[in-house]
Amino acid sequence: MRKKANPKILKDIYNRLFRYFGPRNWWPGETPFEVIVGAILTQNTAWANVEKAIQNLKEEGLMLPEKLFHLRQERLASLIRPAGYFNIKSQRLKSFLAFLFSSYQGRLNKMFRSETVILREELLKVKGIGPETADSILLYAGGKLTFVVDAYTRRIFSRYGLIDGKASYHQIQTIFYQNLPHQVQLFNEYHALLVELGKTICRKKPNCPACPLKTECLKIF
DNA sequence: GACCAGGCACATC
DNA sequence: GATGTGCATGGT
Repeated sequence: MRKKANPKILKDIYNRLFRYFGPRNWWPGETPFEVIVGAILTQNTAWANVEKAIQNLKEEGLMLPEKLFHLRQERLASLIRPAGYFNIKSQRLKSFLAFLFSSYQGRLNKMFRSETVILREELLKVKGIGPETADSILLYAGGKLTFVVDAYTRRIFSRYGLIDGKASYHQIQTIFYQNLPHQVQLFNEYHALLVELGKTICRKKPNCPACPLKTECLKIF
């Protein structure tokens, strides 16, 4: 059973978050490729740990598709060690690179020229890229129109009673598509703001005193 | 020392 | 389709 979301509520939440936190200027990353690497490394991992891994790659001058494509996986794994799951994530980076080089000659410009829906399907076929990572790549590295749903989004909106806690990724995404203007910049900022809110107050279990519906959040909402 | 973090694939029922 | 498990580091 899906609850009906009110378009004004979604936009209102956005406005409040924006007023409180200001523009987030997402994604943190100097190049589209760095954004993609970050999107894979941050899977179920605190960003602070990802930063160390990214720093390691940059210091070695390896933050380029061509470089990582030719780097041995064992070496890659040891460099991204601080980000956790380093064996799995080095495989995932490698599988993305294999896709990038086999389908687009290693060129992100070329990849992002693909139509969004098609490219999303292609990315989802890459082992290690699921819906959130695919959407992060599309939106933040490619500037494509797509909404990123993550653990924070689910937590925050289910506490608001706007979604069922068990709603699927696609169901949650649909609510945003149906109730917000389809603007890349809005989708970009909205997700970033939700992460900011989540980091601030949503660490705790549901129904904790810091829940957005109770005391702590009232400073924001 | 326990618990958690901006997921995903895979096994099993 | 739903649920459980492995993957691993570093901060609180």
